Amino acid sequence: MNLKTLCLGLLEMQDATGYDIKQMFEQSLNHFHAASYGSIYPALKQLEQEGLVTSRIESGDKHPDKRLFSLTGAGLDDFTDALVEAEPAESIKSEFLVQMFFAHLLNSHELAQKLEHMESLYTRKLDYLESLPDDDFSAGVRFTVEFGIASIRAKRSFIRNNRARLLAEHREQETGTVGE
Amino acid sequence: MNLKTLCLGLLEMQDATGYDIKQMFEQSLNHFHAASYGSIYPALKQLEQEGLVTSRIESGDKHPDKRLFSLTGAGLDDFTDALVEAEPAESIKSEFLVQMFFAHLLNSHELAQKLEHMESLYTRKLDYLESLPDDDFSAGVRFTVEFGIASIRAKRSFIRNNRARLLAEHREQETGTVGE
DNA sequence: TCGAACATGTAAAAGGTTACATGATTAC
DNA sequence: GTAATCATGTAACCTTTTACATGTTCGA
Repeated sequence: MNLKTLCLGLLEMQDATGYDIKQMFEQSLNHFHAASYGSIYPALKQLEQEGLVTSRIESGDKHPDKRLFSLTGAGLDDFTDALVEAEPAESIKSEFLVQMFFAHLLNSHELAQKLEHMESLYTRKLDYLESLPDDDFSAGVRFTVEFGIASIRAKRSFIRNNRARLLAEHREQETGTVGE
Repeated sequence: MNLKTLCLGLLEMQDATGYDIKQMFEQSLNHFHAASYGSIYPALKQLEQEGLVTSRIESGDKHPDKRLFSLTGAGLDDFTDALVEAEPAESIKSEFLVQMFFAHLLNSHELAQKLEHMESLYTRKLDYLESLPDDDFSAGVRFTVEFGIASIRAKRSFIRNNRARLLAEHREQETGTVGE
């Protein structure tokens, strides 16, 4: 599912600006999808040309003008189709696991650092997800938040429980041919 | 980290053809990175032009000719640098969680189907990871395999433990405005 | 006064997927 | 005989990122 389609979905929840949509990607969607301004604004523009969304300018007194987008009926149909049609999947790109996979090319210090970095990254994400209020959300959104919490917790726990062992095994395998 | 860089790493482990590299992506790397032939072959070609890998043709009696790639010294340096320099991160694109996020646009049957589909997808991935032998791997590779097992198990458990609740809440919120 | 937040957008480049094209061998 | 596996590659397209460009307001 591409960004254009995703934008339709977000606009089904409420009218929004490109900026708002970026916020949503950094907040509730953060643990399972990303998007940058450079893709969001062009996406909205195209969607409007296709008649799947409409926009109007809203002038705040103090703030810059906003272009507020709304979903059209055709847009909702399009999104619903895409949602039903897509087969559930998940793709992961993990720089962290690449680094672990090739741990033998890192020295002990670097390896320890990567592990710590990732643990604290997970902690930050968890803190955010756990701070979200349970109430204002639909059942589906709550599911995604709790799914995120469960999966990130599991990953952080794995790091905590296996770091010492990995580091010990790594030191054993350090032959002096690599690193300092 | 892009595909070209990743190929260098895989060639550090052993000489390989484009086909072999594709296999690795479908096997041990499957749970944290993907790549298609259409990106692998051009990547290897470019790496050879840059002097980071070399290749030789190997003629099997029965099988088609293979182009076996080897890592050069410069290639190893390049990869090691990239590995150390990159900051550990992880990005996820989950069609499944998008579907859950917008569960209110699905009917109960579709929702149940998506959940079941994802559960069985996780089961397949787990079966594969759990079938891998523990021994032949370096500490780092073992870490990534076990990390994958732990995180997929957590996600599958979450689905199993929360499916009934989600479905119940979903039925309650079904107002008749959407779906059948 | 200085940085963060609000707000929109473009252009070039990077990176990758999909589909196509080809063909032998092996296992069922 | 037919599907799967082995094996390599190209071309067109799609999508997204990065970097740039601009300007206001608010809080510390």
